Amino acid sequence: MIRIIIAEDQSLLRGALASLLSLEDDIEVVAQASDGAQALALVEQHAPDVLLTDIEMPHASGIDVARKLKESKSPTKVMIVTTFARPGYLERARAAGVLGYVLKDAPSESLADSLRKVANGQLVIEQGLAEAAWASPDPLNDREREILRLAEQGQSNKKIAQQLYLSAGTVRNYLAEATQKLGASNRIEAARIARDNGWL
Amino acid sequence: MIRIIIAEDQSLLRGALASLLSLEDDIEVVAQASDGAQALALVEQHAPDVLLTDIEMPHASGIDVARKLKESKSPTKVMIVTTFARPGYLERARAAGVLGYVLKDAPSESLADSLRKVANGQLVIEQGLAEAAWASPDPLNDREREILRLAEQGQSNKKIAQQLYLSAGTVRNYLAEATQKLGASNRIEAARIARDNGWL
DNA sequence: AATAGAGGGTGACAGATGTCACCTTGCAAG
DNA sequence: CTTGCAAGGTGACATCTGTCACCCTCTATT
Repeated sequence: MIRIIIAEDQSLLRGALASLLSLEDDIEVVAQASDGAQALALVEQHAPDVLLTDIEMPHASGIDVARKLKESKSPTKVMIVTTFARPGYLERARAAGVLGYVLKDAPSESLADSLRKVANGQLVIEQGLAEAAWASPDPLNDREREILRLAEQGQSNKKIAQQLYLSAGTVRNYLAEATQKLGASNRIEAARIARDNGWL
Repeated sequence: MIRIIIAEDQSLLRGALASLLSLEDDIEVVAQASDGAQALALVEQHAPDVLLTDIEMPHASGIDVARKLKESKSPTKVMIVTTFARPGYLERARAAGVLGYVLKDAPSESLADSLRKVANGQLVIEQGLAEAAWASPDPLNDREREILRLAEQGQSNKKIAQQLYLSAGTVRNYLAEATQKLGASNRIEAARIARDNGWL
């Protein structure tokens, strides 16, 4: 019997997955979490075989949860289910010791199989996603990422500078470097590129 | 027996919903579509009682499908299931004759009930969403919307002008009006506001 | 002690963007 | 017919962004 916990912030999908997987004879859904923090707590409490988790959730992302479980040497295996085939996500997931990475685009029939493989210690990466891992790595440093994130919201150099206790000129310089590194022609395009690659 | 078709581009959710709803004694999932065009074709072919559809899908949005069904006086009722509680969406859904509008945040247990009500001709709007309908209406005209959409991608005035066969100055003027109408302080913020409200 | 980097900063300049007032043309309603 | 409005445009000006060269300070390295 494979004991699992499902972490996913959209109740509808979470509930539907739970009932879908409960139909399998060898799978038991022991708990459900709607955010990262809750997922971590429930895993520690129930010590399931597998944690099936989304990436983008409140409080802590699925990758954060995986990293913490790895640090605490938890035996629970982690399988990510996400909408986004972003290289940066996959890369970070691998680093966090995640065993499975499947997309919400995948057929629902294959989910249980993937889950069994992960429970068995096998690595399961969505087809066509493996190459994504070879994609160029995140060229941004922390400052650039942080500033780009604020610029993305439409904040001016001055406002960003105030928030980070920097001068407007420095903000300008960081943004210039970021746009150049990303091959963009302005901050908006830079933000889009970074986000599409999972670097933001 | 309530015969339904499910349209949703994420296979995983689509499959999970199908199996969740198939568990109900009085509901039968007669077909599934992964995009708007397919949904329309399947509805015409099977004439189900209810079409359960996402909004954001390839080819045609769930709202587009609803509008076309209304135009062709199809007896099939439409129920939207979406991630976004955007006033613009809800407004357009109502105009397209949609009977149900629920969020993917809703508990999965309530889905079947909502579906039965819609099949019965009742209006079902997610709680807390009804007020959203009273929110300010889309202040943008077609030109502004179109230009804002391009500006959102990071395109310069000049490039936008070329694409639309306008002068750069005119583009500037439209963007200025849009940002003012939306109470934003620049095009990026304007785009964000418009998108959050479902106006883009 | 010398050097190189990283992080932060400045100043100058070109080009893009935002703000405003005003012009032209075409069409539609009185 | 003329009034009025909508769509598109121009020009002027201020501010913001993007690009670049260069400076300062601290820290780690040799």
